[in-house]
Amino acid sequence: MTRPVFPEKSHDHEACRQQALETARRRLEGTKARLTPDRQAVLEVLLGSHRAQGAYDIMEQIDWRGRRPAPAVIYRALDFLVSHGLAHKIESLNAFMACPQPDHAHKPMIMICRECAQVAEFEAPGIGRAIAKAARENDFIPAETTVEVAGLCGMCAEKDAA
Amino acid sequence: MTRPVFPEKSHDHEACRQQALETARRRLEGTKARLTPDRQAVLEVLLGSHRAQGAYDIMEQIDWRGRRPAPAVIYRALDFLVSHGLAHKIESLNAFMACPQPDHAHKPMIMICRECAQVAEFEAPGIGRAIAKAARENDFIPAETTVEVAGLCGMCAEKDAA
DNA sequence: TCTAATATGTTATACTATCACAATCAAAAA
DNA sequence: TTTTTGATTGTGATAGTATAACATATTAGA
Repeated sequence: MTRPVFPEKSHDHEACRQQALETARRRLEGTKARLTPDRQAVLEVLLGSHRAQGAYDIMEQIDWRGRRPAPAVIYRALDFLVSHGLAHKIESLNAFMACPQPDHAHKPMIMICRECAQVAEFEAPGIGRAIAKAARENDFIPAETTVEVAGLCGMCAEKDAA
Repeated sequence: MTRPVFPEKSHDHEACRQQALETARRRLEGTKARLTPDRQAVLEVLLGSHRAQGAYDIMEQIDWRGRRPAPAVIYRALDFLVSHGLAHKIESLNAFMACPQPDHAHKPMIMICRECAQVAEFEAPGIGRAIAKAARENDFIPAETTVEVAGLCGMCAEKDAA
């Protein structure tokens, strides 16, 4: 394990957040896609924690300066972020997380800690390939795969053991 | 592929449905769990098609004989069916399917045809183990894994090719 | 400048899901 | 048989998730 996928207690979250935002910005550079104020506001809320957040939670955390935006505003921003690989939807929670490493478009596997509610992604290309192969062997042409694992993150497991 | 997981055009659905219902009944035999009328009604609706169905869809398909049940009734029945392995929740659709082979408790991988909306489950124990292993290598203790694959079933793929 | 595409504002509505509490029923204990 | 206990159902209220539809505004490029 080179880089822990769940943040360590000591991790500098402000740096983590700034870096992700910067990477996101760079990722859109040269494309037609624009990180408009609404979209950036949503992304920043997502980057504010390592928990998955629902659309209405996100809405409440944004300072709308008097405006009273409809849910559609949030969902549109989320659609944009997800389709550009800057955020992921967690299907089993009906909630969203920022992609911590939006270097490339990907659909990672997700781990969800049932105790602290933090989420983390991990890559395991072999597994994706194995799933696609198994699907094809069942006479199915796979297009998109969702893998989500619920359980206990290392820190919570330690805490529980104590 | 011994048994096609998506039903063939010719498949005798009434037999398919009866058999699944019978197996379900047998599966509860000897346990304290009861397949009450409401629960059976919900299961029968699910068995009525190979598509995933939402709770409110299910509600509308049941003949309530004048009663006007609240959603909670359906959700309670669904909880029962899912927790006894007689049905599965499809997270990426927020909908439910009957388990066609409720021989044993399991959490299978799900394939979802984007064209005909049919769903099918398949078993691939090796993949589940690989996912659990990968999670553990990322300092995570897995408890429950969700795998859902969206794509095209064989029949729809053939139709599209033509 | 004009235009086409993209993004936003807004209202309304649909769909998914749970809570809380009372009433009822069924099986096991007394 | 009666009592008790736990499981199940009835019901109203409410919370949470998501999209449709259409008007308006902004932006980038021709």
